[in-house]
Amino acid sequence: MSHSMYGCLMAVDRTHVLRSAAATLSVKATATMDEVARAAGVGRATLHRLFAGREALIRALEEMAIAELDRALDRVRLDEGPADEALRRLVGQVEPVAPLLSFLVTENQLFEGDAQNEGWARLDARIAALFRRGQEQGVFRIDLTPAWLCEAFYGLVGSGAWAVMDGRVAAKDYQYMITELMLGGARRSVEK
Amino acid sequence: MSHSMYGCLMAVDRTHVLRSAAATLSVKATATMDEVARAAGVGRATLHRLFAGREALIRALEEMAIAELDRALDRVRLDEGPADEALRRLVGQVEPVAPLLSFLVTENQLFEGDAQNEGWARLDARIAALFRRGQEQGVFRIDLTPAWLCEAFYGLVGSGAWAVMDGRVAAKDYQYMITELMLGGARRSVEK
DNA sequence: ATCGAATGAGACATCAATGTCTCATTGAAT
DNA sequence: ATTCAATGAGACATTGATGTCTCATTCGAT
Repeated sequence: MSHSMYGCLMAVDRTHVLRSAAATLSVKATATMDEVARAAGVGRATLHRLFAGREALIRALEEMAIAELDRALDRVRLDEGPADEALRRLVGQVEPVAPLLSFLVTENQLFEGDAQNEGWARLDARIAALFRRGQEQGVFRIDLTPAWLCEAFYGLVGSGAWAVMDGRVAAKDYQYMITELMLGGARRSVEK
Repeated sequence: MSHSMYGCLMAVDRTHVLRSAAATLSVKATATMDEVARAAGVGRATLHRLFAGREALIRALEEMAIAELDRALDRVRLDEGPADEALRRLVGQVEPVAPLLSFLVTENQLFEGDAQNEGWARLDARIAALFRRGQEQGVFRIDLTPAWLCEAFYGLVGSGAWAVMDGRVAAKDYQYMITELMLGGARRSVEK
C-alpha cells in the first residue's frame, strides 16, 4: 500500500495551477474561474477542489506572492552594500513577480480592510527600510520620504511590467529603465 | 413659454453626476450603479436616464477625463520653456484628474481593443512629445525612451494619488514628490 | 393654484459568474 | 486485468448586478 502525502494520485499540481492562475489574472484581472481553469489545463471542478472559491484563490495568490517576494528580498540582501546598488538588485529580483504584484495591488485597494495585511505591511517595511538606510548613509535624498519612495517603487514596477507586456519597452531593458529612473531621474545629471 | 436647452427642468446636472461618479469609482472601482447613484444623490432610474448603462457611464468618464486632460495640457503649454519646468507644471495641473485617470487606466487594460483609443493615443503622444523635446534640448537623458518616461509618468501620478488617499503622503507634497522623483531620482545629486 | 415634466422608489426580468452536485472516464498502482 | 481515487464535463441552483418598467410624488413654470 503506497501512501502519498494526501491522496494516491496527485495528477494536478496545485502549485502549477496557482502559477498559471497568476499569469492569467495578471493579464486579465476579471478572468472567469472557468477561464482560469481552462488556462491551467484543468476543469472548473478541479479548480474548485484546489481552492474553495475565487476568494480563496486570490488569497492563495497573495500568499504565494508574499512568500516569493520575501524570498526575493532575502536573496537581494537589502542591508548589504550601498543602498542604490541594493535597489538595483531588488528591481532585478522582483521582475518575475511584477505582473502578479501589480494585479494584487490593484485588487487589494478594493478589499480595503482585509486580512493577510500583515504580510504586505512586512514587505512594505522591509522595502521602506532600504530607503531609510540609504538616506542615513547619505546615498538617498532626505526630502523624499521612505513611504513615498516605497509607493513609487511599486508604481514603477507595475508600470514597467505593463509597458513590457504592451511591447512599449523591451523586456531586457526592464531593470535598467526602472532603476535608472528611480535612482537618477529623467534630468541629465550635468546641470543639476 | 420658456425653453431651456433640452427639456424644461434640468434639475439634475449631468456634469455633476459625472463628477460624483468619477469620485466614487476612483475610490472603489467596483462600485455598483446603485452606489454611484446614491453617492451622486440621485436615483438609479435617473442615472440610467443620463447614461444608457455602466458601459456608457465609463465611456462618458473617459470622454470627460480626456477632455480635462487635454485642457490641462493646453494650460501647461508643454512646448514652452525648459522641459523640466514644463513637467513640473504638468504634474501640478494633472493632480485633480489623477484619481480618475488611475481608475480609467486600470479599467482600460481590460477592454484592450476598445474604441475611444484615439483620445488616449493623442494624450500619450502629447506627453511623450514633451519628453522628446526635453531630450532634444539636452535637458532629459536620452537613454530613457519617451515611451517609458510617459508610462512612468502615469504610474507615478497614480501611485501619488493613492498615497495621498491612503494618507501616506500629504496632499500638499503631491506635486513635489512626483516631480522631484521623476526629474532628479532618489539618489543624492552630489555623487552622481 | 394648476399643470406637466422629471424624479425617486421599487418591482421585475435578465444575465453572468459562482459554487455545488452527479457521473462517466481516465490513469496509476497493484 | 482489476481497482479505485481523482479528474473533466456538464447540469443545476444561487447570487448579485444590470437594465427596463410603472407609478406616485415633487418641483418649477406659468
